[in-house]
Amino acid sequence: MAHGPGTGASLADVAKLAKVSTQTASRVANGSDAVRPDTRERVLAAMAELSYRPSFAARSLRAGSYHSIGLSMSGNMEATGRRFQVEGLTAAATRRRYAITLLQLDDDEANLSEASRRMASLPVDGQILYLGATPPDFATFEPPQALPTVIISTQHHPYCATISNDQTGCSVSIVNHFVQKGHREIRFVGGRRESFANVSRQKGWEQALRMRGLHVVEPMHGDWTADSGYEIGMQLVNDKSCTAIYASNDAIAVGIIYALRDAGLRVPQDISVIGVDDSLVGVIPHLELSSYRFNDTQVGALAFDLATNPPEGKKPPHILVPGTLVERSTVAQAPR
Amino acid sequence: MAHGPGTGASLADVAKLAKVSTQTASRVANGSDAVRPDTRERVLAAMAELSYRPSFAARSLRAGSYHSIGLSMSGNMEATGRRFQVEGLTAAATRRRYAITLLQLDDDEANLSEASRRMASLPVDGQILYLGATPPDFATFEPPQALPTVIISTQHHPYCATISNDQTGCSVSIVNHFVQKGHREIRFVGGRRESFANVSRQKGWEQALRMRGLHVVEPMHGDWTADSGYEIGMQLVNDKSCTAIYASNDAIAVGIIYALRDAGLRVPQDISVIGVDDSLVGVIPHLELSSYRFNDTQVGALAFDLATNPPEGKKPPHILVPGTLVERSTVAQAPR
DNA sequence: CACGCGAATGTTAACGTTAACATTCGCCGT
DNA sequence: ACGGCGAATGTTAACGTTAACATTCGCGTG
Repeated sequence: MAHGPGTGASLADVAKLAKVSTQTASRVANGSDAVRPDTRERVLAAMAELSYRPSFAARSLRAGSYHSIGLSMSGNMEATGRRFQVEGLTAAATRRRYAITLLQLDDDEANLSEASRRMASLPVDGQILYLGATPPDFATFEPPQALPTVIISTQHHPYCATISNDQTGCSVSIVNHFVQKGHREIRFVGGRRESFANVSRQKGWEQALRMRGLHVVEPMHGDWTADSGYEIGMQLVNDKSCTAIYASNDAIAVGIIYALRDAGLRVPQDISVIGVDDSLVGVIPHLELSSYRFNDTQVGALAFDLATNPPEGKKPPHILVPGTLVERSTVAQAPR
Repeated sequence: MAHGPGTGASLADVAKLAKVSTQTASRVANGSDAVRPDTRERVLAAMAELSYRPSFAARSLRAGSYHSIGLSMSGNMEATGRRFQVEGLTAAATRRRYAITLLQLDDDEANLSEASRRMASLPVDGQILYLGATPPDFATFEPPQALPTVIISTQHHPYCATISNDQTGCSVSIVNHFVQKGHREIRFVGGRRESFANVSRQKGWEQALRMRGLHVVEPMHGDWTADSGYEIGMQLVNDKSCTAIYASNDAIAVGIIYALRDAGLRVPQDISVIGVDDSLVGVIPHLELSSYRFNDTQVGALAFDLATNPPEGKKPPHILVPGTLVERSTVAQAPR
């Protein structure tokens, strides 16, 4: 069935049926109290009769705003944390009765300019760009001045507000935690080398160690899976001085722990291990993995705020949202 | 800064600056080829100068359609499979250059009528309702006739298209698989009793067993976690006749497997185990869990199709999307 | 009973765009 | 030079809503 113009009843139709002016019908539609109860009834009846649906287009044409924020994404929502950020965003939007307009970009058109161009013709009052890694035009992109724009990115941008999880803070917290427990030989086990998250975690780890004058050992890298962690764990068994391992995600941490235990070492008594993402709660029997949990919900919520209330200043803000270290049972005092 | 009416340049402004009519400006904006190249240049320059942004409101007011589908959700996107369904939906939308308008409902207003009422005043040509479990007004809900509506639900609805994963099919596939491998004593281990997914999986399992005249043993229930699975696994050790276990999710399956192994049984040689959701790939070292994987992406994509091309017939369709059984290494031929 | 006054309702215009139709322009052939 | 013709551009009206202003209604008062 058609949904073009002329389909569906307009306020004028309702008004005619109820024998009032369109303005009165409009007042009823908007819950104004300046309408006599019997008139209101007549109008409501007419609306029901015609199954009237207000025209968003006409309303926002008059109002000049949409009460909606755009979100451009590329890649999959599966990526760790992503769904929570989306959730934080929609939750914040809900609170303020905003809708979210979601635009998915194919990977081959996943750049900021294209996303922005597409979003500009949609009913949004602001936009959030959340593309994979670092889009090719990150440096050259200029946000449209008619549309407040926020990029979810760890890097900061000359003209555009940016926000993301604090990857460096993650490394710093973890190293601090280990140090507080008396550890001095703290290894890092990365995920895929090319991954941005991985790179910044490794950098943060190295910095934190150097700042304390601790020994930096060239890290090993897995592919984010538990099996790759297991292999690496088997090699770490020979690294006698190591007492603490910082794994770049939880699966690798789990793999390492299983390997160490299979080799006769005790976790955490002999070696402490910590993961990142806190993604495996309830999934591994009898294993309570200490992990660093990002505050993805907060990232989403703040992105929403930035998009709806763009800060006035000259320099665009660059916000890093800290997470929390969740202490469970895989970190202990360093052995003597 | 304001974004009300009067903010931002309109086609009229562009036209004035470029010394053409608004119609010509409109033609340029829409890429019509009936414009002389030099004129086009002038107009484009004016657009850039004024950082013109087309008014979605005005366009769709004329066009009478929005090229967008609404999605109402309540609860969290974290729930297994949900994000994939959303992803399938947005992917399908992308292919057809549709946007998705996302509306999150607070849990206390999560009913179909409220969702539909809110969505009706947003810029959408159709809506998909994806609320938790079974909303209170499921039976009484009448979809607005001005807005094609699809409900993601395992139950079917008298006036409204519905679609969901085929929970029964999941049980049937799993039982079939076990039977083919020669198993006859097939236990079911559920998650939380009240969960709808759990109930329908259990029902399907029982039906499938009865149809074959197989022995039905009252199932045990965990709370979806691996630890609860472990406990149950320890009890199942004493169930000498049992050779196959159908766990209602992967975490429980993993817990069971660990318990059985700790008790000296071999999986799959002595007992076969299968999970549901296929959610733990790469997460458990040296464990390749056979599992049933729902086709969530397809559910999302079909929901989109139903919303954009509502079928004409009298009876609304009720679509169950089958998944696939992923054979890995936790199911073997039944022991003699 | 006319007057006044606030409450209820009506009228007009405008938001920005584009389809449909109307006009003008530039150029070719004779 | 002139008619003719297609290409380029312009004019008008309409999409549905609501703010602002205008009018009418009903009722109590002097």
